[in-house]
Amino acid sequence: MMNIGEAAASSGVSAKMIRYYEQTGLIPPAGRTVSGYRTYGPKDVQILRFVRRARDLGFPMEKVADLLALWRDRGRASADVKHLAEAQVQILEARIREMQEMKAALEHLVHSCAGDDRADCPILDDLGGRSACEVRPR
Amino acid sequence: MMNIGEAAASSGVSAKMIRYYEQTGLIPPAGRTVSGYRTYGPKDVQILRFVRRARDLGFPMEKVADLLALWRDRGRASADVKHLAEAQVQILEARIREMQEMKAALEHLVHSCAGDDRADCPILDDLGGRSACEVRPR
DNA sequence: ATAGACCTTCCCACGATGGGAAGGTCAACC
DNA sequence: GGTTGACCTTCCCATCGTGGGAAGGTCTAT
Repeated sequence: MMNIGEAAASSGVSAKMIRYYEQTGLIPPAGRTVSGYRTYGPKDVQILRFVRRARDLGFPMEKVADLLALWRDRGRASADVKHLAEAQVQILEARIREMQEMKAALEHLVHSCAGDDRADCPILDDLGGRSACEVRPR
Repeated sequence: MMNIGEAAASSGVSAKMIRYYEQTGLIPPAGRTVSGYRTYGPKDVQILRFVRRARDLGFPMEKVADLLALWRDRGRASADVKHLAEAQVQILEARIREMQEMKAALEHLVHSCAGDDRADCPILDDLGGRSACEVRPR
Protein backbone atom coordinates (compact mmCIF):
# COMPACT_ATOMS: atom_id res chain seq x y z
CA MET A 1 0.00 0.00 0.00
CA MET A 2 1.30 3.42 -0.88
CA ASN A 3 0.59 7.10 -0.48
CA ILE A 4 -0.73 9.26 -3.26
CA GLY A 5 2.74 10.57 -4.03
CA GLU A 6 4.13 7.15 -4.66
CA ALA A 7 1.07 6.16 -6.67
CA ALA A 8 1.57 9.30 -8.73
CA ALA A 9 5.23 8.53 -9.34
CA SER A 10 4.60 4.95 -10.36
CA SER A 11 1.56 5.68 -12.55
CA GLY A 12 2.67 8.88 -14.21
CA VAL A 13 -0.46 10.69 -13.07
CA SER A 14 0.10 13.69 -10.81
CA ALA A 15 -1.31 13.64 -7.30
CA LYS A 16 -3.47 16.60 -8.23
CA MET A 17 -4.97 14.68 -11.10
CA ILE A 18 -5.52 11.54 -9.08
CA ARG A 19 -7.61 13.52 -6.63
CA TYR A 20 -9.45 15.17 -9.48
CA TYR A 21 -10.21 11.85 -11.17
CA GLU A 22 -11.52 10.54 -7.90
CA GLN A 23 -13.63 13.61 -7.34
CA THR A 24 -15.25 13.40 -10.74
CA GLY A 25 -15.96 9.72 -10.35
CA LEU A 26 -13.63 8.56 -13.11
CA ILE A 27 -11.88 6.28 -10.66
CA PRO A 28 -13.31 4.78 -7.46
CA PRO A 29 -12.52 6.53 -4.17
CA ALA A 30 -9.20 5.40 -2.75
CA GLY A 31 -8.97 3.72 0.62
CA ARG A 32 -7.97 5.86 3.55
CA THR A 33 -5.71 5.45 6.54
CA VAL A 34 -7.13 6.33 9.95
CA SER A 35 -5.56 9.75 9.60
CA GLY A 36 -7.20 10.38 6.26
CA TYR A 37 -4.35 9.70 3.85
CA ARG A 38 -5.39 8.00 0.62
CA THR A 39 -3.91 4.53 0.09
CA TYR A 40 -3.22 2.79 -3.20
CA GLY A 41 -2.45 -0.78 -4.08
CA PRO A 42 -0.97 -2.23 -7.30
CA LYS A 43 -4.42 -2.61 -8.81
CA ASP A 44 -5.19 1.05 -8.24
CA VAL A 45 -1.92 1.99 -9.86
CA GLN A 46 -2.85 -0.14 -12.84
CA ILE A 47 -6.11 1.77 -13.18
CA LEU A 48 -4.22 5.03 -13.04
CA ARG A 49 -1.82 3.87 -15.70
CA PHE A 50 -4.76 2.84 -17.85
CA VAL A 51 -6.18 6.32 -17.57
CA ARG A 52 -2.81 7.84 -18.30
CA ARG A 53 -2.31 5.79 -21.43
CA ALA A 54 -5.79 6.45 -22.69
CA ARG A 55 -5.26 10.20 -22.18
CA ASP A 56 -1.95 9.91 -24.02
CA LEU A 57 -3.90 8.58 -26.95
CA GLY A 58 -6.02 11.70 -26.87
CA PHE A 59 -9.22 10.28 -25.46
CA PRO A 60 -11.27 12.84 -23.56
CA MET A 61 -12.11 11.94 -19.98
CA GLU A 62 -15.62 10.92 -20.90
CA LYS A 63 -14.32 8.32 -23.34
CA VAL A 64 -11.73 7.18 -20.85
CA ALA A 65 -14.61 6.46 -18.49
CA ASP A 66 -16.26 4.38 -21.22
CA LEU A 67 -13.04 2.48 -21.81
CA LEU A 68 -12.65 1.81 -18.11
CA ALA A 69 -16.17 0.48 -17.94
CA LEU A 70 -15.48 -1.88 -20.83
CA TRP A 71 -12.23 -2.92 -19.24
CA ARG A 72 -14.06 -3.92 -16.11
CA ASP A 73 -16.84 -5.63 -18.03
CA ARG A 74 -15.83 -9.25 -18.51
CA GLY A 75 -18.73 -9.75 -20.94
CA ARG A 76 -17.86 -6.87 -23.25
CA ALA A 77 -17.61 -7.21 -27.00
CA SER A 78 -14.26 -6.14 -28.39
CA ALA A 79 -16.21 -4.45 -31.18
CA ASP A 80 -17.40 -1.84 -28.71
CA VAL A 81 -13.83 -1.02 -27.77
CA LYS A 82 -12.79 -0.91 -31.38
CA HIS A 83 -15.56 1.51 -32.21
CA LEU A 84 -14.42 3.89 -29.52
CA ALA A 85 -10.88 3.70 -30.81
CA GLU A 86 -11.92 4.23 -34.41
CA ALA A 87 -13.99 7.24 -33.47
CA GLN A 88 -10.96 8.64 -31.69
CA VAL A 89 -8.83 8.06 -34.77
CA GLN A 90 -11.32 10.08 -36.79
CA ILE A 91 -11.29 12.89 -34.29
CA LEU A 92 -7.50 12.95 -34.43
CA GLU A 93 -7.60 12.94 -38.20
CA ALA A 94 -9.95 15.91 -38.23
CA ARG A 95 -7.74 17.87 -35.86
CA ILE A 96 -4.64 17.02 -37.81
CA ARG A 97 -6.25 18.12 -41.03
CA GLU A 98 -7.39 21.37 -39.48
CA MET A 99 -3.94 22.16 -38.22
CA GLN A 100 -2.30 21.19 -41.47
CA GLU A 101 -4.55 23.67 -43.21
CA MET A 102 -3.48 26.36 -40.79
CA LYS A 103 0.13 25.45 -41.26
CA ALA A 104 -0.13 25.50 -45.05
CA ALA A 105 -1.81 28.89 -45.04
CA LEU A 106 0.77 30.25 -42.67
CA GLU A 107 3.70 28.84 -44.59
CA HIS A 108 2.35 30.38 -47.74
CA LEU A 109 2.37 33.76 -46.02
CA VAL A 110 5.80 33.20 -44.52
CA HIS A 111 7.26 32.45 -47.92
CA SER A 112 5.85 35.63 -49.36
CA CYS A 113 7.41 37.80 -46.67
CA ALA A 114 10.88 39.21 -47.21
CA GLY A 115 11.65 39.21 -43.51
CA ASP A 116 13.98 42.17 -43.60
CA ASP A 117 13.98 45.55 -41.88
CA ARG A 118 11.44 47.11 -44.17
CA ALA A 119 7.87 47.61 -42.98
CA ASP A 120 6.27 46.08 -46.04
CA CYS A 121 4.78 42.76 -44.99
CA PRO A 122 2.41 40.51 -46.94
CA ILE A 123 1.54 38.63 -43.75
CA LEU A 124 0.07 41.70 -42.13
CA ASP A 125 -1.51 42.72 -45.41
CA ASP A 126 -3.29 39.42 -45.55
CA LEU A 127 -4.43 39.52 -41.95
CA GLY A 128 -5.60 43.04 -42.57
CA GLY A 129 -8.03 41.60 -45.05
CA ARG A 130 -6.49 42.53 -48.34
CA SER A 131 -7.36 39.25 -50.01
CA ALA A 132 -10.06 37.31 -48.29
CA CYS A 133 -9.47 33.59 -48.17
CA GLU A 134 -11.62 32.09 -45.46
CA VAL A 135 -9.93 29.24 -43.72
CA ARG A 136 -13.05 27.75 -42.21
CA PRO A 137 -15.25 28.75 -39.35
CA ARG A 138 -14.12 27.29 -36.04
CA MET B 1 -21.46 53.25 -37.68
CA MET B 2 -22.97 49.99 -36.60
CA ASN B 3 -24.06 48.07 -33.56
CA ILE B 4 -22.11 45.20 -32.12
CA GLY B 5 -24.39 42.68 -33.82
CA GLU B 6 -23.68 44.06 -37.23
CA ALA B 7 -19.98 44.32 -36.50
CA ALA B 8 -20.05 40.71 -35.41
CA ALA B 9 -21.82 39.59 -38.57
CA SER B 10 -19.46 41.47 -40.86
CA SER B 11 -16.28 40.48 -39.06
CA GLY B 12 -17.05 36.89 -38.21
CA VAL B 13 -16.34 37.51 -34.54
CA SER B 14 -19.25 36.87 -32.18
CA ALA B 15 -20.59 39.74 -30.12
CA LYS B 16 -19.56 37.87 -27.01
CA MET B 17 -16.01 37.67 -28.20
CA ILE B 18 -15.89 41.29 -29.28
CA ARG B 19 -16.80 42.33 -25.74
CA TYR B 20 -14.27 39.90 -24.35
CA TYR B 21 -11.49 41.19 -26.60
CA GLU B 22 -12.31 44.70 -25.52
CA GLN B 23 -12.36 43.73 -21.87
CA THR B 24 -8.97 42.08 -22.05
CA GLY B 25 -7.46 45.00 -23.91
CA LEU B 26 -6.78 43.13 -27.13
CA ILE B 27 -8.77 45.74 -29.02
CA PRO B 28 -9.38 49.35 -28.02
CA PRO B 29 -12.69 50.17 -26.31
CA ALA B 30 -15.44 50.81 -28.81
CA GLY B 31 -17.23 54.12 -28.99
CA ARG B 32 -20.59 54.39 -27.28
CA THR B 33 -23.90 55.97 -28.12
CA VAL B 34 -25.50 58.17 -25.48
CA SER B 35 -27.54 55.20 -24.38
CA GLY B 36 -24.48 53.02 -23.93
CA TYR B 37 -24.52 50.92 -27.08
CA ARG B 38 -21.12 50.15 -28.54
CA THR B 39 -20.54 51.61 -32.00
CA TYR B 40 -18.22 50.30 -34.70
CA GLY B 41 -16.91 51.80 -37.89
CA PRO B 42 -15.29 50.09 -40.89
CA LYS B 43 -11.86 50.44 -39.34
CA ASP B 44 -12.99 48.66 -36.19
CA VAL B 45 -14.43 45.87 -38.28
CA GLN B 46 -11.11 45.56 -40.05
CA ILE B 47 -9.37 45.11 -36.73
CA LEU B 48 -11.88 42.45 -35.76
CA ARG B 49 -11.32 40.65 -39.02
CA PHE B 50 -7.59 40.83 -38.45
CA VAL B 51 -8.04 39.17 -35.09
CA ARG B 52 -10.34 36.59 -36.57
CA ARG B 53 -7.92 35.64 -39.27
CA ALA B 54 -4.97 35.47 -36.94
CA ARG B 55 -6.98 33.19 -34.63
CA ASP B 56 -7.89 31.06 -37.62
CA LEU B 57 -4.18 30.56 -38.18
CA GLY B 58 -3.90 29.24 -34.67
CA PHE B 59 -2.21 32.21 -33.02
CA PRO B 60 -2.98 32.49 -29.33
CA MET B 61 -4.46 35.78 -28.19
CA GLU B 62 -1.16 36.94 -26.82
CA LYS B 63 0.49 36.59 -30.21
CA VAL B 64 -2.48 38.19 -31.89
CA ALA B 65 -1.84 41.18 -29.66
CA ASP B 66 1.78 41.24 -30.84
CA LEU B 67 0.67 41.04 -34.45
CA LEU B 68 -1.79 43.86 -33.95
CA ALA B 69 0.93 45.99 -32.42
CA LEU B 70 3.17 45.36 -35.41
CA TRP B 71 0.31 46.09 -37.74
CA ARG B 72 -0.18 49.48 -36.14
CA ASP B 73 3.53 50.20 -36.07
CA ARG B 74 4.45 51.93 -39.31
CA GLY B 75 8.13 51.52 -38.51
CA ARG B 76 8.08 47.78 -37.96
CA ALA B 77 10.50 45.39 -39.61
CA SER B 78 8.79 42.67 -41.59
CA ALA B 79 11.34 40.29 -40.07
CA ASP B 80 9.60 40.64 -36.73
CA VAL B 81 6.32 39.57 -38.23
CA LYS B 82 7.95 36.73 -40.07
CA HIS B 83 9.53 35.46 -36.86
CA LEU B 84 6.17 35.35 -35.16
CA ALA B 85 4.71 33.45 -38.07
CA GLU B 86 7.59 31.01 -38.22
CA ALA B 87 7.34 30.32 -34.52
CA GLN B 88 3.65 29.63 -35.00
CA VAL B 89 4.43 27.23 -37.84
CA GLN B 90 6.75 25.35 -35.52
CA ILE B 91 4.13 25.16 -32.82
CA LEU B 92 1.65 23.79 -35.34
CA GLU B 93 4.21 21.29 -36.55
CA ALA B 94 4.83 20.09 -33.01
CA ARG B 95 1.13 19.65 -32.38
CA ILE B 96 0.60 17.88 -35.65
CA ARG B 97 3.47 15.53 -34.92
CA GLU B 98 2.13 14.79 -31.47
CA MET B 99 -1.30 13.96 -32.78
CA GLN B 100 0.08 11.89 -35.61
CA GLU B 101 1.93 9.83 -33.05
CA MET B 102 -1.27 9.34 -31.12
CA LYS B 103 -3.09 8.40 -34.26
CA ALA B 104 -0.43 5.92 -35.33
CA ALA B 105 -0.40 4.25 -31.92
CA LEU B 106 -4.15 4.07 -31.90
CA GLU B 107 -4.38 2.71 -35.42
CA HIS B 108 -1.89 0.05 -34.54
CA LEU B 109 -4.13 -1.03 -31.69
CA VAL B 110 -7.26 -0.83 -33.82
CA HIS B 111 -5.73 -3.12 -36.41
CA SER B 112 -4.84 -5.68 -33.81
CA CYS B 113 -8.38 -5.86 -32.45
CA ALA B 114 -10.80 -8.34 -33.97
CA GLY B 115 -13.81 -6.15 -33.24
CA ASP B 116 -16.26 -8.97 -32.80
CA ASP B 117 -18.50 -10.03 -29.95
CA ARG B 118 -15.76 -11.72 -27.96
CA ALA B 119 -14.32 -10.05 -24.89
CA ASP B 120 -10.71 -10.51 -25.89
CA CYS B 121 -9.33 -7.09 -26.82
CA PRO B 122 -5.72 -6.09 -27.43
CA ILE B 123 -6.65 -2.43 -27.08
CA LEU B 124 -7.74 -2.86 -23.48
CA ASP B 125 -4.83 -5.19 -22.85
CA ASP B 126 -2.46 -2.49 -23.95
CA LEU B 127 -4.14 0.25 -21.95
CA GLY B 128 -4.08 -2.09 -18.98
CA GLY B 129 -0.32 -1.95 -19.22
CA ARG B 130 0.51 -5.34 -20.62
CA SER B 131 3.13 -4.05 -23.00
CA ALA B 132 4.45 -0.63 -22.17
CA CYS B 133 4.97 1.67 -25.14
CA GLU B 134 5.18 5.19 -23.83
CA VAL B 135 3.76 7.70 -26.20
CA ARG B 136 5.43 10.69 -24.64
CA PRO B 137 4.65 12.74 -21.56
CA ARG B 138 2.21 15.53 -22.20
C1' DA C 1 11.09 17.69 20.40
C1' DT C 2 11.77 19.54 16.20
C1' DA C 3 12.53 19.67 11.22
C1' DG C 4 11.21 18.57 6.81
C1' DA C 5 8.67 15.90 3.73
C1' DC C 6 4.57 14.39 3.04
C1' DC C 7 -0.65 14.60 3.13
C1' DT C 8 -5.49 16.92 3.42
C1' DT C 9 -9.11 20.33 1.63
C1' DC C 10 -10.25 24.59 -0.57
C1' DC C 11 -9.96 28.24 -3.84
C1' DC C 12 -8.06 30.35 -8.04
C1' DA C 13 -6.02 30.50 -12.64
C1' DC C 14 -5.44 29.43 -17.45
C1' DG C 15 -7.58 30.06 -22.92
C1' DA C 16 -11.33 30.99 -25.45
C1' DT C 17 -15.76 30.36 -25.96
C1' DG C 18 -20.78 29.89 -25.15
C1' DG C 19 -25.24 30.17 -22.31
C1' DG C 20 -28.39 32.63 -19.99
C1' DA C 21 -30.67 35.95 -16.70
C1' DA C 22 -32.22 40.57 -15.68
C1' DG C 23 -32.90 44.73 -17.38
C1' DG C 24 -32.54 48.88 -20.79
C1' DT C 25 -33.27 50.71 -25.88
C1' DC C 26 -34.65 51.19 -30.43
C1' DA C 27 -37.57 50.84 -34.55
C1' DA C 28 -41.59 49.76 -36.71
C1' DC C 29 -46.30 49.33 -36.95
C1' DC C 30 -51.18 50.13 -35.58
C1' DG D 1 -49.21 57.19 -27.97
C1' DG D 2 -48.55 52.30 -27.03
C1' DT D 3 -47.02 47.74 -27.86
C1' DT D 4 -44.02 44.30 -29.66
C1' DG D 5 -39.93 42.13 -30.84
C1' DA D 6 -35.27 42.49 -31.84
C1' DC D 7 -31.56 44.36 -30.25
C1' DC D 8 -28.25 45.98 -26.58
C1' DT D 9 -26.04 46.16 -21.66
C1' DT D 10 -23.70 43.89 -17.55
C1' DC D 11 -22.99 39.95 -14.69
C1' DC D 12 -22.30 35.23 -13.50
C1' DC D 13 -21.54 30.39 -14.71
C1' DA D 14 -19.77 26.31 -17.50
C1' DT D 15 -16.61 24.11 -20.26
C1' DC D 16 -11.77 20.81 -20.07
C1' DG D 17 -7.80 19.30 -17.85
C1' DT D 18 -4.22 20.92 -15.51
C1' DG D 19 -1.34 23.45 -12.19
C1' DG D 20 -0.39 26.76 -8.14
C1' DG D 21 -0.72 27.82 -3.63
C1' DA D 22 -2.55 28.60 1.14
C1' DA D 23 -3.70 26.77 5.63
C1' DG D 24 -3.41 23.14 8.32
C1' DG D 25 -2.66 18.04 9.78
C1' DT D 26 0.67 13.74 9.85
C1' DC D 27 4.59 11.00 9.58
C1' DT D 28 9.53 9.89 10.07
C1' DA D 29 14.12 10.49 11.31
C1' DT D 30 17.32 12.60 13.95
